[in-house]
Amino acid sequence: MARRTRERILETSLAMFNAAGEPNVTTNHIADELGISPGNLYYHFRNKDDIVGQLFARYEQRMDEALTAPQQRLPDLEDVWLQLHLVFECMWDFRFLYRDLVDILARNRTLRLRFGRVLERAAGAARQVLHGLVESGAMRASSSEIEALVESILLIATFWLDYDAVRHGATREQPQRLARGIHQVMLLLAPYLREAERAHLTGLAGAYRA
Amino acid sequence: MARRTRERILETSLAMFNAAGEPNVTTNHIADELGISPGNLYYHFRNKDDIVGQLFARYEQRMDEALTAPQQRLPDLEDVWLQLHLVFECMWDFRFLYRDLVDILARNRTLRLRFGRVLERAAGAARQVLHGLVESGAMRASSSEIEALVESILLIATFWLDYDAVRHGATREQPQRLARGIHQVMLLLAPYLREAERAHLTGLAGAYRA
DNA sequence: GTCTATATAGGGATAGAC
DNA sequence: GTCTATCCCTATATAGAC
Repeated sequence: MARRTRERILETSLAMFNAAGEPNVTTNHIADELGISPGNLYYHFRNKDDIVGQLFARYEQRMDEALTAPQQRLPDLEDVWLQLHLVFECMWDFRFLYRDLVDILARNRTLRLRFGRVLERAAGAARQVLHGLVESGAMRASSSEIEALVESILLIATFWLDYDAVRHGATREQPQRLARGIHQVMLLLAPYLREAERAHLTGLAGAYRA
Repeated sequence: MARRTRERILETSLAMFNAAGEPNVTTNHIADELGISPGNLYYHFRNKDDIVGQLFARYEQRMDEALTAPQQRLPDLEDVWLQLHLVFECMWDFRFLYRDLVDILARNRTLRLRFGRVLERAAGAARQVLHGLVESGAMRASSSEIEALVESILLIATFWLDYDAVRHGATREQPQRLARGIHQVMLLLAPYLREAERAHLTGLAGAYRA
């Protein structure tokens, strides 16, 4: 039962962190929820940070996969949408990380560096896709415009869930929250798109009202 | 000395919250720093939330002033820059609020509502300014484009400090951090601007490199 | 592997003397 | 208004029995 318990602790921790925020979930809460003793939990993990660290490793791996551009060809808008979808679903599954991002990273130097690397990778992926869209003629933008876009995309993606929570509470359902975030990122590209793509994109706007 | 002590508690709390994050500063820390007893602190404030609430009231008032559009005429880009400057300086002075925004608002229903109203006001101000720019001919944008812009502006402004901290650490000096944030918001408008304004804006980009 | 029991520490908050 | 002393509670983490 060893691996199983360790695994259950990770799963339950993730669920509870996501639901209530990592700072508000104690090791005792987790043990209680699982019906095991706090001592048992500490048999499997050195401390709470260890649990967070293990979850972060999974997050990292998942995000790396989402950011790995498998395209052998130039990307189109559909590819962008798909990749954003993978990224946003990963962020959703590990949303506890984003909810208290500054605090969590401030308390853990290692996570700060690792998250910095994730952001770098994301910036690289975004840069590459945008240049691809320019190359294929789907969009027109200078290098400096692309750099500004990359920064805006990263920021909006990173904090979308927080923004949405603050602005609209927990009223919304998960699929719509993600869809709105993805749409919001896509809209950043709109003014740089060729007429056809632009019209198609703004046509979708109606589906994401308030 | 009554008013004076109360005032000093607020000032010191604000400084310590901003420096270390509100969740990491206890009432005992605050009392220690001031050289007063915890009991004294609790004579002046019901509890820690009370302190946060009082600080929030000041934040609210300051932000309200920054968002009040005093223009009797149509705004130009210079006006936008100035207003953003006022808003960002307010956010900086109360940055503890933004650092742990989700957590702070989750624990306090009243603050959640009040912050929601600040966001609404900000959205209204942004909307008004953007429509003004269109009206004066400085920019071309449809109503739905403006709505998307408003959302992006709010999100980027709200989380700029967090993003900057996560991405670049505390290495940067305050004026440059704010200037970069303001610039990042302005760049959202760039593709919608008339050539002259657009050139002027992108010309400034060099000043805000990395 | 798992439990019970407990050590240690710290935070929020109050009572009552001065 | 301010201090000292303290209560209560909760969190992290460990020791040692089973």
